[in-house]
Amino acid sequence: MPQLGSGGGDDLGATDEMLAFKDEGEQEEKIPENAFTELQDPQRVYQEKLPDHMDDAGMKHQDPGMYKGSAYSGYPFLMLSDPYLPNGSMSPLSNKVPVVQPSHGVHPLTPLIPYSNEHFSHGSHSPHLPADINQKQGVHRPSQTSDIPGFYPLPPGGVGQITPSMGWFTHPLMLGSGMHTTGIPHPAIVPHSGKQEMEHYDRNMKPQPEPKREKEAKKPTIKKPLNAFMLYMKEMRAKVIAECTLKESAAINQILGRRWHALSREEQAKYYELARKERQLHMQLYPGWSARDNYGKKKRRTREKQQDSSSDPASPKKCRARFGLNQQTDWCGPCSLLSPLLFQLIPAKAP
DNA sequence: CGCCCTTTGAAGTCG
DNA sequence: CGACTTCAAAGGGCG
Repeated sequence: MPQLGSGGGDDLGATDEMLAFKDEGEQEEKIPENAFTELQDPQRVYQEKLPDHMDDAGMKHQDPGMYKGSAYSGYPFLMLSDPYLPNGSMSPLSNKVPVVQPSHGVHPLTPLIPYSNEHFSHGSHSPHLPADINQKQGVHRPSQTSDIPGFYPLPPGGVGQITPSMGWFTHPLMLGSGMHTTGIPHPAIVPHSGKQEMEHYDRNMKPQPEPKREKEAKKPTIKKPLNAFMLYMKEMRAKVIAECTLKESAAINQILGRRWHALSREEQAKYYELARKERQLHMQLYPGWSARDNYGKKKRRTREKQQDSSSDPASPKKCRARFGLNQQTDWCGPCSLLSPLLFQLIPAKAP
């Protein structure tokens, strides 16, 4: 469920205000002028959001009739067909991308596909949804659609029992190194150490030292399903790059973050819904998988950072605590503006 | 070569 | 249960 309960939903406004404030203060300078001009109007942001939208997007709420005949109805079929097939949306374009994913706009697990206007717009045009995306990705969309709820209610037994039409799915434990049982690399499965291991699948199929290859084959990494914002980023990144002539992802992501907030609730809801389906499919594909499985990669590094900041009396964390500010949403002026020494001179908020 | 940066959201962990 | 942490993507930058 999108985090509108704690920081979203009705709270979103407050959070967003803080973000907007933060944006104006801390982040603008990093974004090139041409990229930022379009984002100058914080007032226009956040106004359209409705407090109830999150229920629609969340996992808890699933109204069987909700998307009937709507934009989303074809999704499961999409998931089951082309994305993993040679003629499907698996992009041959990206040799560089470590994950076996198309590099532009489409998350193979998702066939973002559904991002076609037809799927999303209720007939209206959405500027964020390139009309040619399906064609570009070679995504096949069936003429007949089925509703999600009929497809997704998870059978207790897991993947093997999903439905006859999902029969080609197999338990993830049977999958080796990103290979689906069909022999097709699966986007969510990545050789453990990422980029380099994808060499196993390159066109030359360079032989790897046997022990290493064997070892890694036993430890494929199943990636987290993408959340709504990640899906949005994937789709819009290329557009932003084209518009802003930017390439640096950090700057682009800042822009995308602002644009995300500028989206109407309806537009965001599309991505929340897709993300929800993404998670559901992921759950079906990898019943036993947990995000915890991928924990630890950056853990040590982050902890070291924290230790550094914990020794810093003016760390944002401590600062917020000291002044009774919310750790997640409140911008911390004192620690941002003052030196550690000066910071210490400020009396803490009375308990 | 590999980590950092930067964004939001989901999910995990911890007190 | 709330607060906090980690990881998803991306690719230029940088040590």
